[in-house]
Amino acid sequence: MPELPEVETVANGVNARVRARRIVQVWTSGKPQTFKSPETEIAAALTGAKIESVRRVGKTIVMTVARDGKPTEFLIHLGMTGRLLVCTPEMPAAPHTHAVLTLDDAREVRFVDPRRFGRLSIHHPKDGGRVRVGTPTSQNRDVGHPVLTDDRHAGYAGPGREPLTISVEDFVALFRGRKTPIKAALLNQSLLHGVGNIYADEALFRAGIRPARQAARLSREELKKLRAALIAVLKQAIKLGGSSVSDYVDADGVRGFFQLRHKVYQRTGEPCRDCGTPIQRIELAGRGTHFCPVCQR
DNA sequence: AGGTTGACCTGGACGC
DNA sequence: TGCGTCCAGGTCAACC
Repeated sequence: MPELPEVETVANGVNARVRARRIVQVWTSGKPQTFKSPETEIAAALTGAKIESVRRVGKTIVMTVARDGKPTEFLIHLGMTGRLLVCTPEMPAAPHTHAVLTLDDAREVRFVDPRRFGRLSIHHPKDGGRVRVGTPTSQNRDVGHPVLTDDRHAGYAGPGREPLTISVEDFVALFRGRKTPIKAALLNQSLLHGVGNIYADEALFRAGIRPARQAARLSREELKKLRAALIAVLKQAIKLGGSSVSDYVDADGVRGFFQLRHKVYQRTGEPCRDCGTPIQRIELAGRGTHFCPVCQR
């Protein structure tokens, strides 16, 4: 299931393969649930447009296209089982293909999503400079697109903050007065972008914090540790191409490797890699939640 | 308003 | 073998 590292991997992979290409044809499946914008609007906005960049904002893939100098954003949310693949035309179409963008070199960008939790939509960026564009850093220089320094201004992104760039002060402030379990707060996209079930469990293990603890009752030191653990686990996962636990694959259909480093996620009953105690599973915020009863307090 | 729960989906795993 | 049941979870709407 795609979370921040998986979406980042897919977005960077697609960006490297299709940037500066022109879209010559758009096909959509007609499955209404998949399309948040009308399919006719998506086809009209993309046909004939040039792909400027593909990047990640939260768990959303943002493809910026331009026609007649006017930018439009194609938003792709992978949901649970969505894939965005760059294919040659002779590759057979996978079942549950919902959109195909044919490029000017005959290659195709295909959106495949068996469970149909994914969503496609068109966003027209507001003019007036509400989106602040930052300078490339060592981390994103290779990506080849401008960097949003504050994604809260991106319009579609919602109020949540980017976990990779949030300061200690802001991170601590997010959970002030929150009576909900810390795990539920980590999953709340209006607080933090991009954290899903896998990386919430893994970050809490690495920080030594029980998922059921009330967010507001965590000390400043614990939250500081949690922020560092979250950033570390997300960065390591990005490096390894994400976690392939469901049917997640990158832009070339290649699986990630971070699932081999999972310490608690879907390891119920298996020994903790640090202390040997069997990993426990409970349900929290309607999600399977995995933790070590000894290492996490 | 913050917090919680269920619906949306389908493939795969499991039990009988 | 085959059928039925359950489970996975990102997000949103509805409810408390």
